[in-house]
Amino acid sequence: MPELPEVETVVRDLRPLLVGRTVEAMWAGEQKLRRPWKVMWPRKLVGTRVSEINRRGKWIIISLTSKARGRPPAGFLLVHLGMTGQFTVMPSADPIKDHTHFLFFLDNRTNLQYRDPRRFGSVEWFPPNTDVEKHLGEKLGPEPFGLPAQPFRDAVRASKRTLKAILLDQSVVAGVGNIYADESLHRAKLHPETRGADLTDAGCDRLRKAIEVVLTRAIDGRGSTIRDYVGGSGLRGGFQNEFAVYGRGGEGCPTCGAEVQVLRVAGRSSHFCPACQPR
DNA sequence: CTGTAATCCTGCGAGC
DNA sequence: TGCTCGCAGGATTACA
Repeated sequence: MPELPEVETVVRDLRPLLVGRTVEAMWAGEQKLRRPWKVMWPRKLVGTRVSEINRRGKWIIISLTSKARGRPPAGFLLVHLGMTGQFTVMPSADPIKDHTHFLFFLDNRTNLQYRDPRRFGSVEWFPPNTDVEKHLGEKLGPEPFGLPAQPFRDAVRASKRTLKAILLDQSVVAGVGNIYADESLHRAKLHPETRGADLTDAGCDRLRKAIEVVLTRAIDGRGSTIRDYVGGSGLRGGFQNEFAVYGRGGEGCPTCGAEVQVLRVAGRSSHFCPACQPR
C-alpha cells in the first residue's frame, strides 16, 4: 500500500504525537510479521522516550532514548508498512481493531499501534550504536528529491530493463512503488516498457523531474487511499482523486482523452496512455 | 543480466 | 445468497 508519499504522511502525522513521549507499557501479538521481530525486543523499551521519527525511502525510523541513567538501552525501531500496514497514534480508550500487532502505551493516554492485515510489513529493533542510515543505504538508492541529473541518467541507462522495473527497484531511487511509477511515467510521456538503456538525456531528465513532481503533489494530497491506507492520525489520503492513469484502465487520459491501457510489466499491472506514452 | 513466477497473507469485488 | 477466482500499495527468492 504505502509508497513514499504515504510513508511521509504517516511520519509527519506521527511526529507531533510521538516525539517526547515516554513508553509506559507495551504489548505485542503472537503472529509473525515478514521478519522475526518480537523476540528481538528488549522488554526494556518500556521506560524509554521517543526522540525522533524519520523516513528513508519507504522505511520509518523511530529513535528511542533512555530516559534516565541506569535505564535500559534504547536504540531504533525500523518499520516497513508492506502492503497493508497502518501505523497510528490513537486514544487508549479506543477499541483495538483486528490485525493489530503491537501497541506502545504512551504517557498521555494514547498508544502507538501497528496494524497490518496481510502481514507483509516488518518491525525490527536495532541497538543504540547502529548507524541506521548506513544500514539502509546499503540497499537503498538516493531519495528522489533534488537528484543531480547526471548520476540519474547513468543509473537509468546502465540497465536494459524496462523503465517500470527500474522505477520499482529501490536501489536506483528509493520510495517509488506501483502507483507512482505509473503516474511518473505518464507525466514524463514515457512508455513503461521502454528500456532504460534506450533513454535520451532529455528522456532521463523528464523522468527524474516527473518523479519529483508527482511525489511532491502526492505528499501535498496526504498520499493515496485505495483501500486500507490511513495516515498517522487515522485520516485517509486524497491523491487517489488526482490519478492520471493508475486504476483508470478503459477511461480517458486526462491529457489527450485516449483510452488508458493496462499491461503487465515487471510483474505488475501498469497503466499508461498509448497516445501520450508511445513506445 | 533479464524476465517470470511463486512466496509470504487477508480481503474484496466480479462473475457465475 | 454463496461460492470461486483473481487481484491488491511490497520485497525476496528460485529458476529459465
